[in-house]
Amino acid sequence: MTTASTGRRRRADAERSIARIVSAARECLSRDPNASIDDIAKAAGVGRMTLYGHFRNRKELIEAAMADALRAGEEVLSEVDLTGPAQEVLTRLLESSWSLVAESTALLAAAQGVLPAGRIREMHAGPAQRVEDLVRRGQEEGAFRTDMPIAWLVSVVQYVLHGAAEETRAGRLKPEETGRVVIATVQSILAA
Amino acid sequence: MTTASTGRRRRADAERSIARIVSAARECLSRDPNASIDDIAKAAGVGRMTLYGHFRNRKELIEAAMADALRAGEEVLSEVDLTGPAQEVLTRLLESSWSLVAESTALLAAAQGVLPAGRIREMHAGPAQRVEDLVRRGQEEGAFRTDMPIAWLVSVVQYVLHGAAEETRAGRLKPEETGRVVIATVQSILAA
DNA sequence: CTTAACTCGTACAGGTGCATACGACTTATT
DNA sequence: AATAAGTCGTATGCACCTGTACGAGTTAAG
Repeated sequence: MTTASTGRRRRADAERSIARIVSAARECLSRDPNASIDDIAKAAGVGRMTLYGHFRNRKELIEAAMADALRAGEEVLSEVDLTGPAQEVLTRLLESSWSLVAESTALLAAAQGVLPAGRIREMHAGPAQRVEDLVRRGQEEGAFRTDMPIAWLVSVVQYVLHGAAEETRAGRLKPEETGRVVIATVQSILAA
Repeated sequence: MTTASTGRRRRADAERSIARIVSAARECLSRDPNASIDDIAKAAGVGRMTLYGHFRNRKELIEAAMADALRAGEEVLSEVDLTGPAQEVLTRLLESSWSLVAESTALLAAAQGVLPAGRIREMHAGPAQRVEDLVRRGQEEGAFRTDMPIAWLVSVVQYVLHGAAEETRAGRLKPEETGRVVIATVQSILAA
């Protein structure tokens, strides 16, 4: 993103490096929010100096990784069929996005240590709005409960996903049953 | 714990220091899992060298803080009335322990970075067993669901508590409604 | 082919945190 | 009052991570 505003050209080669770095950042930070710049560069198969050539500091790198994860999320969400009862839409939505959200929790933790809270909320605005809209619609249909704050209903889904990812990683939940368990749990929480 | 096996006496003065250090460790690490030894010593109103006189290294200190938190947990749990339907027992149990568990999540995160996973599980064996027993009893009574692994049902409660603590700390959940929200959420998850 | 962009190693400076060593002062305990 | 235990400052060594500087080699793009 260094030579973005100059109007100058950017070599294809650099483009590839940036992509590999961002990808490696997402992977490393998802495993360990305290992963060092050096770890990430190594994982990207790139020298640390090359990384600094594209990202001035750790903060910029994490922001880019975050933005990339959110972009991937938006992409997945936009392909979900939103027609029909809220219950079913929710199931479809979870089926296609639970693993992505789950894997990004550690990345989010890394971001929280570096970026201001406002910036993070701002980046999440899109996806959060989508989920909130769905919950509200479910409430109006009488399918979802109304005895708790909407903000809580939205966040608790996040925490359940986080937990499922953690349990799966630790081997206490079989990968093939994680999806089913997540969906059943979330439905129980939201159901009226 | 340095002069534990020597059979020698320990001064009352040192006993007080140790208590203050462990208490400060719980408090600091609960706010920031990466709090430094120096931070903890300052919070305890004690020199860093005094701290090292009682705990050889960071790992030993964290283990002591963890043990203290769990001891407090055991104490609270042992006072809960276990008679009656599992539903009601669960409510009583959450009412008296949710805040404690919630506050200890960051401390747990600190421990996970230093202690082997096996040691942590071992320390949690007592409380975990208690909750698991209750869940199993609820299942036998027909009050709790049986379509998910018990281990998941037990852990998801933890994650909900963690989430509630986080949301409350961030000001997105009013402190006076946190208890109610937690209990309602957990009951929805466990109910058959 | 020429040039500018890119890669990447080495080196350095600044900061932080952990852990140990030494020594002097203070306080509980008998 | 005497002694051992405890407190605590200063200094030191080590390891790690961040970010910058310089410079030489490599490669894409015109």
